[in-house]
Amino acid sequence: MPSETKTKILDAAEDLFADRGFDGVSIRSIISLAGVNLGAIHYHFGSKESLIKEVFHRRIGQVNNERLRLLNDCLINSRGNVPDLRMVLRAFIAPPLCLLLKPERGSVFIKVCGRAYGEASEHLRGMFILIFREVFEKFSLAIFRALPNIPEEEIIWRFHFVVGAMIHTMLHGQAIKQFRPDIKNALNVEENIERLVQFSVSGLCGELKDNQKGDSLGTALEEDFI
Amino acid sequence: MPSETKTKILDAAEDLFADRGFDGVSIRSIISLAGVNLGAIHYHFGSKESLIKEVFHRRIGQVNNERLRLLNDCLINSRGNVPDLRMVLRAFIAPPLCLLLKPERGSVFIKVCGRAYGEASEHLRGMFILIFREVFEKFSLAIFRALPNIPEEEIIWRFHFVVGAMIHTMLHGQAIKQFRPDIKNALNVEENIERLVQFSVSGLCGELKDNQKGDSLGTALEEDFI
DNA sequence: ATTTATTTCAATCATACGTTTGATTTTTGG
DNA sequence: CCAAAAATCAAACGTATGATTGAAATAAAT
Repeated sequence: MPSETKTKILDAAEDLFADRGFDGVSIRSIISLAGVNLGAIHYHFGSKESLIKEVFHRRIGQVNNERLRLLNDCLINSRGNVPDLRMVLRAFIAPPLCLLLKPERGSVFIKVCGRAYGEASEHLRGMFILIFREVFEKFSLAIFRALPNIPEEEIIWRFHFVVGAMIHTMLHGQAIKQFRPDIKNALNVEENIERLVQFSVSGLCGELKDNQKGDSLGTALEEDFI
Repeated sequence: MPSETKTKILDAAEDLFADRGFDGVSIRSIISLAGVNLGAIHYHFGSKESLIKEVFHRRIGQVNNERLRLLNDCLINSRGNVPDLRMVLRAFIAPPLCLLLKPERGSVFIKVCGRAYGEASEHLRGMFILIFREVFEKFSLAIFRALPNIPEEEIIWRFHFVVGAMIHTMLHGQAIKQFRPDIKNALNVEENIERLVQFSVSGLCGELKDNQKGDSLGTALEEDFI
C-alpha cells in the first residue's frame, strides 16, 4: 500500500519518462506534474535513479510473470513433444502489448518499457538485463524445442529480431501514421498482436539459406560505399 | 573540406552520442574528448541541437542514397514485373548495416542512427521523419508491387516490424552475447545481413491469417491481467 | 493526551549545463 | 608585408540540475 504521494510521483514520472526518456526528465518536472514537494522524491525513493528503477519494477514483474505463466501453459499442453511455436510467441508478445488495453496507464508504461532497452545508463542496464534474462532464456529454450531443425545460434538471432520488432511496435506503433496517415490507428490491440505473432512465426520458421553470403551483397554495393 | 576542429568535434560527439544518447551527453564532455575549446561548438555549429543534426546529416545521406540506388537497380531488373522481394529488402537493410564494415567510425554512427529513431526531441523528430519519408515511401511501394496479394495495410505493418528488427540489430546486435555468451560476436556482417534479410522475407511473405483474432488471446490471458 | 515516528515543506547546497562575450591568435588574400 | 577575415581561447553569464537540510505538520502508537 504505497502512500498517495508515492503513487503520484510514480505516475508523473512514468508519464514524463515515456515521452522524454530518462535523461530528458528532471525531478523538478516530475514533482511539478505530481503536485508534491521537491524533497518527496528523495524521501520516498532516495535518488532519481532509484525512482527510475521503481517506475520500472512497479509493472514489469506482472508482465514477465504473465509471460512465464503462458509459456508454462504451452509446455504443459505439448506434453513433452514439440511445443506450438505460435503459442510460445504469443505468450512472449501478448503480455506487454496487452498493456495497451489497460485503461490509461498501461499505454504509458509500455513506452517506458520500450525505452528501458535502449536508454538505460550503465547502472540501470545491469538491472534490466537481470530482469529479462530468465524470460529470455526460458523462451529461447522453448523455441529451440519447437524448431529442432534450426540451429540454436540461428534461432537466437531470429528471436532477437522478434524482440526488435516488438519493442519498435511498443515505442512507435502509435506513430506509424506519421508516415502513413491513411493507416487507421493501432487501437485494435488484439489484431495487432496477431499481426506481430504471425510475422514472428513466419520469420522464425523461414527456410535456412545454407550459404548465400558474399554473393549478392558485394557485387551490388557501390565500390566506394565501404 | 571541414576544418580539423569541426571534424574532431563531430567525431567526438558521434562517439558519445552513440553510447550515452543525445540528452546524456554534455557539450563539455564533447569538447573534452575532442580536445578543443568550449566555444568551438557554438562557433562552428551554433548550438548543441544543430550539432546533433550535423552529426546525423554527415553520414545518413550516403546511406539513404545507397538504399535508393540499390532499390532503383531492383526496379530496373524487374522491368515492370514484380520486383524481387529479397533484393528490395537487401537494398533497405544492407546499407546501414554495412556501416559496420567501415573502419572504426561506421560502427559508431550506426548506433547514433538507431538512437535517432527513438530519442529525438520534438525539434529533431521532424527532421528525422523528413529524411526517412522518401526512403520509407519508395520502399513501401516496391514491396506493394512485390507482394500484390497482401493488403497494403498489412504490408505497412510488416515493414514496420522489419524496421524494428533492423534498428534493434543496429543498436544492440553487438550486445547479444550479454544474454548468450556462447554466441560468437556479430563480426561477420554479411552473414548477419543475410540473416536479417531472410527473416524479413519470411515475415513479409507469411500467409494471411484471415480472422483468428480474439480467439486464442482472450481465453489464455489471466482474467485480472487486463 | 502525550510521545514517537512518519511525512511534508521551504530554503539552500554545490555542481553541471548551454550559451555568450571579447580579447587573442592564426590564417588568408591583395 | 600587412590588413581583413577566420578561428581559438579563457572567462563568465544565467539557469537548471540532483541532492541535502532542518523545521513544521501530520499520523500512529502508547
